[in-house]
Amino acid sequence: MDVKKIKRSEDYSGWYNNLVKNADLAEHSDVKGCMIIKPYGYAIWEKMQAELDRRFKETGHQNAYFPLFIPKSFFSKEASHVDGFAKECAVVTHYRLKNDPETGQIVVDPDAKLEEELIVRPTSETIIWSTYRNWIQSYRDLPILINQWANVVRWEMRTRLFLRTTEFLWQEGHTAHATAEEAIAETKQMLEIYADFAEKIMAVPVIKGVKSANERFAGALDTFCIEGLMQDGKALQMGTSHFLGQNFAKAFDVKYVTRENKSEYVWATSWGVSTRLMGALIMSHSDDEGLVLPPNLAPIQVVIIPIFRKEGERELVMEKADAYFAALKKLGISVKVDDRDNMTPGFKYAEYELKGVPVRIAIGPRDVQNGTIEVARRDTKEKMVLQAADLEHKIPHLLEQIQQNIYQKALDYRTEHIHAVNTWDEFIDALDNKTGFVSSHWDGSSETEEKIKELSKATIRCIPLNNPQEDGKCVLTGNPSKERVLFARAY
RNA sequence: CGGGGUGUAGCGUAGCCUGGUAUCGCGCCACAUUUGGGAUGUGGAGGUCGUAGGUUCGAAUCCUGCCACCCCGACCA
Repeated sequence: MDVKKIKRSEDYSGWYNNLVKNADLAEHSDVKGCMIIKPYGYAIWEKMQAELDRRFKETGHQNAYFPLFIPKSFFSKEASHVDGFAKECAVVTHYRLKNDPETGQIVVDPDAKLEEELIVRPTSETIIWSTYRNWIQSYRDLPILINQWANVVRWEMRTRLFLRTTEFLWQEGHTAHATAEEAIAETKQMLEIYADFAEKIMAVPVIKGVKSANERFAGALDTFCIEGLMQDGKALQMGTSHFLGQNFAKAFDVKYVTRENKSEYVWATSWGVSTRLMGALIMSHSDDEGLVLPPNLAPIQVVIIPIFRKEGERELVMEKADAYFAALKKLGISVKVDDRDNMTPGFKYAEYELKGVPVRIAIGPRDVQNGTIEVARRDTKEKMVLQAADLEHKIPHLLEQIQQNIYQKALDYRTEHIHAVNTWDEFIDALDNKTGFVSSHWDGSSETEEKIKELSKATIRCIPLNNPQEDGKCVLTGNPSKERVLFARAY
């Protein structure tokens, strides 16, 4: 495998792109800005989906599916929503092609123009709230707790595999509630689920917070988010949960009758995470050897590599390999025996390191004789010789350790990269030289936030939840401030 | 969309300035020897040189348009 090697420390985005391709996660398609998620990458996404889906269902949500197309007029019903998305919508104007008799080419049939254009969904609030109108009459119909797994399209100017693609996969939850309190509780509950998933499953520490007005979702009263910190010191928004107030209920005239027989608008939330999480996963743990996957998401958790020279050895070794395979599989571990005989063990080691398989077990004739196995962990590259008899209790434990270790490593990195600053010089110095989050006072105005963005390219990632209150002065204007917020340069 | 760069076999590339039908490595196929950290030998297959035009006896090479990707901006829940 003669792949181009790009060092993480020298060219982070080159390294990232290279890794996505070399580890067989995804590739560019023939369509501008759109990617093909390859089987190995999709397997990781499926594991993410399964974990999230289980958590959604445990908290009472059901899956449903709404159309890909949204009538154009729906978008204009909620003013800030259309402002937020208008510039990046794909529009369907015709429904038929025909053969041009003059050129012999396939052309759009001008006679097949749609009365009303259809928008390819960039998000589904409008079509869903238009539907909820018919579903909700009484307080007895509430809450409605629905999630959909879908693809959406946002016509971004510049794309990057997984992080920002024109079409991407995601889930979007859309809930309807009788009271604001209940909707807010839902918004926060989903934020907690995202944070828990990111930390426990992805092993990516996140900061929970609320967005400033500038960064808020188009149509929301409050946007909560989880923010991760990537290895190059840039922040990545990994998930959002919005309290939509009654904006969409009013726009789509969704009312319910209370127990007291009064008519009220419904309260709404929406929340989502996307295939961008794949980007977060890659950029949180991986190194120059390739991907590093947390055991909880690795499609292959343990790979067994048999080593043999002669035919007689092959049988002996394979017999053990198969036995270990069966033993681990019985424990619910995802395990694979790589018995390809046209490549050397060294080649396979490198390949599974590239693919981020957490644990590698090698068995050769020597091991068979000694009753041992050679175990290598991907995260530390540490190798050890274990008694084969210990396999069944040591390997599950090792997988847990690896999961813990890569989380801790990412957490340590983040802790080292949150810099509290009090002056503008310190602010710029932290961004340029230390990288990561900058915790500083801000006077709370959108104008100041804009100005800071202009001067430093940093945006407010969030105002952390349970943020300690302290008096201070805005790092730019010197105006009084009650709390610090987190700034960073972000993806 | 602006500035810069790139596009040659599955991958990575040489050739381009100075036009004459494409180089090398990896991978692939066959056989043999191999296999405890990216094996070796021998033989073989694989190319509309991103794309569409133009100049020319002749274009990967020169000219023009277009497309895609990368980097920096602008843009971006």
